[in-house]
Amino acid sequence: MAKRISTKDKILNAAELLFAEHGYEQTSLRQITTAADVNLASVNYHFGSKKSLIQAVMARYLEVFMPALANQLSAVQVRPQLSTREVFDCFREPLRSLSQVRRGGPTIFMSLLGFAYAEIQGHLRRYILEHYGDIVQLLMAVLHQANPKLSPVDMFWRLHFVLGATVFTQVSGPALREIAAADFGEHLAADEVVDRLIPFLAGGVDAAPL
Amino acid sequence: MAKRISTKDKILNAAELLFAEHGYEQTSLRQITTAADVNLASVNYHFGSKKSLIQAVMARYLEVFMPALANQLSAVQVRPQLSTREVFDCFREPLRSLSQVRRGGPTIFMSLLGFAYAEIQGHLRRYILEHYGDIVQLLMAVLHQANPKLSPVDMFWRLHFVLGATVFTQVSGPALREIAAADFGEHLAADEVVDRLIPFLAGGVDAAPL
DNA sequence: CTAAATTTTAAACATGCGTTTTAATCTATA
DNA sequence: TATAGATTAAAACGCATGTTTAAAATTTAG
Repeated sequence: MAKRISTKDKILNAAELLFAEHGYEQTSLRQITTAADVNLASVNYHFGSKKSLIQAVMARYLEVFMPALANQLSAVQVRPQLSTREVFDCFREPLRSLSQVRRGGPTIFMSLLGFAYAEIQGHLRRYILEHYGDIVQLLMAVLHQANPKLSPVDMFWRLHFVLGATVFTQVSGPALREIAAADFGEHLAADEVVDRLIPFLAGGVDAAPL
Repeated sequence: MAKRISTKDKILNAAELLFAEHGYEQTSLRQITTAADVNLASVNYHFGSKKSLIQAVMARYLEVFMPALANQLSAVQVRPQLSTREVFDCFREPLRSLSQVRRGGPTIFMSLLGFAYAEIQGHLRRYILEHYGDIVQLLMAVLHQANPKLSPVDMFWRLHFVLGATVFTQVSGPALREIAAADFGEHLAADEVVDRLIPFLAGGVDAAPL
């Protein structure tokens, strides 16, 4: 009774797992099509190129994540007093909602985001600004509202420091969790790393500039 | 009167520039040997493999940076009251001292470090721990001294958040500086980005854990 | 049911990579 | 200067990649 999965979706499902684990450049079309149990040429037939496949993989998550984030930010925007911490907490629910896309979706998305920023720097930023520019601006506005003393330039840089710490944590996450488990006996799930990350980020953004 | 530059050094000089700009995987031996005006086979003759070349490039900087950092940390260690900020400031002079290695050395080193961590995660960490493990431990000790309330696990994670923000900033640095210049009219040098980064990092490390 | 369109398949293509080989050339020493 | 050793040079090797081709199979429509 299970509905037949289209070749296109089989490719997307296999690709996002491999991309999230090994990155984009390190994942070959042959790995993907083998894992998807699909012919090699079908990637180019359905998506045109590897680059387009990468975009399609990211798009499937951004379509869910971005509107959910916009909702959270809008809801929080009306609050009279707003802390940086509260703004970052806006990311939690949209991230969790990615479980709808697939089991383990939140972790997969974070890894994809990390690799996307690390490997294809310009492209993703351009894509996000093009498709979700208004949401990015909303985020900037809310962050400024929470931290009015910070100049726009300072906020710009700190937002990217935040992104850097987040992205790096995700990309190096598995290795670091392993080390932490070995050295401190505490084995953390990916979500718990985020729990430790958010106070750090909020503290950084709230720091006095200079 | 200029002393003849050895093939080995010509390769190192060309390689570190290309690595710093495009990363390791994205830089081919042919690009390097062409830029160095040297035969393709000479890389394998002098270094054995591309991986060994990468290591040699990093080693040349670490040999200068790490002892200088150790000096700074030792000097600061004796202070009765020590702030996180002061610990991070320990990185400034060793970083600047890399100008000795070559003009623009500080920026090159930071980029190399960024790509090294982003692309060959495990290897660099292993190399540093193996060759400079004592200095890493000194850093941990001094950081703990500055922030005794933080548990070792928390410190471990925050140190890697710091690394992430730093590394990412360096890898994406050129693109971000360009955007900042276009959007805010402020063109920052790479060093000035570090000036903005350090307060952020200190604020993050000093944040109350939850 | 048949014809047209879509999709799948296997094979080859073109390219770029790190590395190896083998011979030529340079360099230092006796 | 003659010779042994170190270095450079050109070419090719073996392999993996993304992509294209052209025929076969399947699905869709009339």
